[in-house]
Amino acid sequence: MNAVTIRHVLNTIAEMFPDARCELNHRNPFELTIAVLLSAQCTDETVNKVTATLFDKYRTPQDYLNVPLEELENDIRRIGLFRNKAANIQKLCRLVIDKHNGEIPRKHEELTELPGVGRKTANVVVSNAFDEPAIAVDTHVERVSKRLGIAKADDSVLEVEKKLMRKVPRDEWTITHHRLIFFGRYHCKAQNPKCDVCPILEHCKEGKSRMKAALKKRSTTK
DNA sequence: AACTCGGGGCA
DNA sequence: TGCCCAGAGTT
Repeated sequence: MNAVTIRHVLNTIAEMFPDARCELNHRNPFELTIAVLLSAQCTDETVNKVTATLFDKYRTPQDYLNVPLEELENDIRRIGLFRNKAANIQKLCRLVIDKHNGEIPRKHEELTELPGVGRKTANVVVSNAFDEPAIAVDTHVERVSKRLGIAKADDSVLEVEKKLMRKVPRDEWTITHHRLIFFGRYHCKAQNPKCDVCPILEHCKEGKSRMKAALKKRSTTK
């Protein structure tokens, strides 16, 4: 896909989701980091239900260390992978207090040293809390990029990120990340993507083949 | 590269 | 019921 086509595709997606943004509830970098860590493999909606009360009880890194692990587990029990996440949160808080003076670090390398914080989480934190341009590649961004042909099907997550960064102006990385996520979550879904009403179908290799397959199936079953 | 963690959402 | 999901860590 050439540069002009990518520009057109991204502009169209931008028109489809003009309000795309981070949907996690948070008031500061620390709360955002906790929220993103909790969001692995579950929706932001679920995370927000939990953090709505969680962030009243736990306001500082020390607050998370002042309770037994079992209590923290119980407080986030409605979220998947809660045992891993609870343990990671306490280790993370210990590290933030001991090595970073109680503040979430701003540097990407320091963020990924925190337990439970990988490349994707770190990118979300630097872009949403510290205004540093980043494209966090989650399942939505990866799937959409590969379907559209911006990345290849067998590209690693890191390769997808590199290609997006190369093909999108730096000052649009963060907003593009959010737009691709909305596009993937509400339109170009993993199951039953809305190819039949997709405004960029003509630029989508997988979408066109999907439509062709659907058409063939309809004619044979008739 | 494959596996595990895991409750919630959705068909 | 069964399947997948705004991932990260380990093997």
